[in-house]
Amino acid sequence: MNTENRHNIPEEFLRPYSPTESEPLVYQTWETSGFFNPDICIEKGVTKADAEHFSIVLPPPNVTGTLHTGHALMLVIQDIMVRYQRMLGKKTLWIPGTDHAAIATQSKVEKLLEKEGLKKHDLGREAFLKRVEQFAQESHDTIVHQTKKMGASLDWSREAYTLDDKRNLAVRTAFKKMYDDGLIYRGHRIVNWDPKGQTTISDDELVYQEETVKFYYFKYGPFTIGTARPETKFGDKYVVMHPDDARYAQYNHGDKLTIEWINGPLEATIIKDSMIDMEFGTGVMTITPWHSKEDFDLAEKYNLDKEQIIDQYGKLLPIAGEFAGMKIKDAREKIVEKLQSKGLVEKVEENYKHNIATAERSGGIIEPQIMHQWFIDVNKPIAERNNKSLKELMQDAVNSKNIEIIPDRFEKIYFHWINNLKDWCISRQIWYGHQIPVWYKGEETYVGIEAPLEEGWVQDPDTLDTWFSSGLWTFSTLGWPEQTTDLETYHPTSVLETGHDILFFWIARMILMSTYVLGTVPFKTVYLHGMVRAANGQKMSKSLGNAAADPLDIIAKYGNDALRMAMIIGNTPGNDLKLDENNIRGYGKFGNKIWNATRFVLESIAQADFSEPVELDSEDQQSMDELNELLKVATKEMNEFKFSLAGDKLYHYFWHTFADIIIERSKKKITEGINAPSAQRLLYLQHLTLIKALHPFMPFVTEKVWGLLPKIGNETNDNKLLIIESWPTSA
RNA sequence: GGGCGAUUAGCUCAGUUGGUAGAGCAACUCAUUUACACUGAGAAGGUCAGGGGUUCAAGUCCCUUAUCGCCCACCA
Repeated sequence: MNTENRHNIPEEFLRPYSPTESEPLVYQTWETSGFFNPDICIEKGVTKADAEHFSIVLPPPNVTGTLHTGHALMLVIQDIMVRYQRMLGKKTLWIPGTDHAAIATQSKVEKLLEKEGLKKHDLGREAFLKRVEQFAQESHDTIVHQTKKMGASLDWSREAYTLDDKRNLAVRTAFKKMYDDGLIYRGHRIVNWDPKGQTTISDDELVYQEETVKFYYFKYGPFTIGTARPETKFGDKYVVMHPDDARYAQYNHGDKLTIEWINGPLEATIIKDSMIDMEFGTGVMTITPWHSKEDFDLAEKYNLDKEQIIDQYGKLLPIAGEFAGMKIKDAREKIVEKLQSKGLVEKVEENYKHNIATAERSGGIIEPQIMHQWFIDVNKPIAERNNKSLKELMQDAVNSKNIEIIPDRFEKIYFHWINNLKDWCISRQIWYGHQIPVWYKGEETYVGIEAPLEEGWVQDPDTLDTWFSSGLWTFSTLGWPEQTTDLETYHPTSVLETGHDILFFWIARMILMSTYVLGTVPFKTVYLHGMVRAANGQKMSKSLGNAAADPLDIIAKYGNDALRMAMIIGNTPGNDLKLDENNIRGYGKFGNKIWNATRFVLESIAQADFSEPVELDSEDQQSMDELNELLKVATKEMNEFKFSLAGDKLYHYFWHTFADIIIERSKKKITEGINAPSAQRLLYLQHLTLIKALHPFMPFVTEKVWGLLPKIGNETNDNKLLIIESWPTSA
């Protein structure tokens, strides 16, 4: 090319592509264009008002700090879906938001206070909540900043928070409806009590840890019982054995006998039940219904007495006699000593391994307790829903194929979880969250969306499990309980994309809430991604010193487009992704490749005259056909959520066919004047098409390049942004 | 105890309804004021964890074993 042509080429092409320079400016252009908002797309004639819709609600990150590479992966996959669908001309909505995360956020702030030597009770509920809100606000701002850096084309005008006023109204409305339908009840039931966090938690928030302890065999009357927890045994007055156990055939269900126990004689009652495993230990056990779920169930079955042994702080109650007031851990050995002195210890096994339940957030050791709490009944038939229970509604949604889970192996896991589902304890004794919309006055209870007007009512101090409000997310973000246009237009949402680790916590609960409250599924497709790990397979974390823990560091180094490609190519749903910095660097080079190919195309066509139709010669036509064929396949793959395959194809075509073959061929044709107009037109067409098709994957560099392309004939839309161009199904 | 996933080139991973294996990075040879060295051309590298089966044909489907990882579960 001669120097005259160079004047037509923007000067910045003389330097390598700089993602760090371009990306913030490009994002700003998108944001000010308003095209993240489907209403504006319709207003400006980009999208047809009656177009099909495509909607995703962003899994709201917890306001507990900053985003990590796992969030980055989620943003990348969703942004690809959203950009693709927007280019298909659909009314495309992606709603951002953050999650107050109740326990997680509160315990984070409590830990910060601890460093200042303060406890939440020193501040009081109001001041403490202020503190949490301040922390949440700061986290929110960081998260939003990071999200924008990652190029997410979210409609920020619709941003929501799980604890803002609108979502609070949704929560109160849903609670009231469930209460009126008899699905929410308050009852004395066994719950997971966290003595450290001083709150109940759900089964899903338990983390089991293996512990090696001593296992004791005690003489209990004529029987020998085994236990790892002597400190719970004070009130054990039921002794259980299998009805078919020949060793104990002489005893009948209901027989009573007096036995000598820790603090003196006790009247024990024989219970025969097949829950007992005859093979385990001596085949006999005593039960502690107040502090064990299984024992509780048995006690319910036979209407047995239940006695509390341990209080909510983990201390022994007066029933323990001389041990009352002691902490469990301190009491254990002393109790064994006493039993020893009474000759009731038969043997002690060392190194007994068992799992203890701990609280996910506080780390406290869970002590099951019978408490007065609020529950959601998952088995009660619901008249409004054909007498199906919540459990059945959840099963039907997936069984009926109204919801498809990708990869489908998670469907099995989903059903297994539902089959084992028990009533959901939704009340939490923490301050940060949606306060339960129930008021008490003496013996009276009032449940309402608004507080009762009369004097003297006191609201329940407990708050709701954070997943209660998250469960409403697909429709609370669209304005429910108001019957908004958004709700009508965008619900059920198209896709729910998230990590497979919150299948139970969140996805199942959204299905529960939506099928119950609205009678529709919350989304049609669930796409589950895997966990992001460092190249060596370690979990990403700052404490482990993995270089790539902060996505913004990667972006600063290689650009967002490179990170996106590294996260998409070679990644498959449900499987873990080991993020390799070499990989990211490699795709960073691709950005520059696109940049330089653009420069070459611009230089090559600078003198071309496209005002008259140009016929492609047979060789060039064949190249065009090949590209069209590739696009056909890539489009199919995009529709099937196979982004890895589609992205890989486009990447390779651009580099190894367009750049290596077509560009090289065109050099010869143009300089030697062999069908030069055909070569120029092919360059132009292929480049244009590939830039469009690559846009969902590498939005920044493609948008940047698009802005520098000249307007030729009717091939480009005058200065329109690439983000709202049409996806090139065929060129 | 039950269930699931992984095992493919030195490393990290793809492989779309079965049709004699691919990418990135690394390593090798050559080219070099070229749109691009963030380059090009070429070569090399795999008995697809082991064993068995179905099939004209298996990385792909079935059975089984091993190793690693994950999830679920009340064994007192």
